Amino acid sequence: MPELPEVETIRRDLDAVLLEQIFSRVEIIYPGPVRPLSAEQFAEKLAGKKIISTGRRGKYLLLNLDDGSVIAFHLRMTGRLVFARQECARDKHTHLVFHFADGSCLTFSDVRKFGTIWLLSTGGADQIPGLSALGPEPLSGDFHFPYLDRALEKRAVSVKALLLDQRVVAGLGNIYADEVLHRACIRPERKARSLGREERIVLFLAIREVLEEAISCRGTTVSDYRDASGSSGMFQERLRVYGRRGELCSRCGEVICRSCVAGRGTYYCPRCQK
DNA sequence: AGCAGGACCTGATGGC
DNA sequence: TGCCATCAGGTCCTGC
Repeated sequence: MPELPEVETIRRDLDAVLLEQIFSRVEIIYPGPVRPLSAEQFAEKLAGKKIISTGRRGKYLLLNLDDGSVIAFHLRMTGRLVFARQECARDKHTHLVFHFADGSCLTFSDVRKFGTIWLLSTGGADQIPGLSALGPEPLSGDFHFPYLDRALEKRAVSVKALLLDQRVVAGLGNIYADEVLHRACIRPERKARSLGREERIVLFLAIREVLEEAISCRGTTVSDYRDASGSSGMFQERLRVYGRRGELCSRCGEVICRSCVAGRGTYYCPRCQK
């Protein structure tokens, strides 16, 4: 599942190859992901436009174009963006192929067809409810301890549900929420408001540490995620709890459990996560 | 308002 | 072997 570290990895890869690229043609195999225009209009509008910079907000990947418009991608669970210098590999799940003037191309594929692509006019981020409502970037200065401290206050939801709420902090998904809570020694089902001050501080630090480490490992590949050149990430080797039911906790040796919190499969250590 | 749960989608997996 | 049910999860939507 592409979460913040995976999207950031793709963004960095694409930044190295897409700047100054000019769209020559957009090939539409399946128009479902395109919003708000029809896929045909989307393709027409892009022709001749140049990519001037890349960006990311939470799990949204952004390509900024020379006329001020922006292409926003959300890969959801199984979306992929893969760049190729010449002929792009494609399969039955390839929905769009962006062709550039120099002969290179970018394919968008998505097994589950949940991924979405928007073309936004200048200042059009508010056309996407989820994007305009995003909370602070966890690795930016906007995300600081007093902010998280306030966000946890009075909230009756589980701390895991709070971490998954993109309005609170942008970019955490199921895998990193579990990893953050393990690092912070906090049970996922604990109510957010029940955390003591020390726990809140540790949680704040854990969010940044886990995300930074995962970015440095180029993300986590559990099954579907690939970077912009089609390669797997490496952070799956460093996961402490996610997907490790029945294995032993690396910190205390207890058997890792799986339960359901916030409607999601949730992995935790029943001994050292309090 | 805040919160919980279902819908969306398809491939992998497991039971019989 | 084949068929069917279940599960995976990010976001949006509905309803309590």
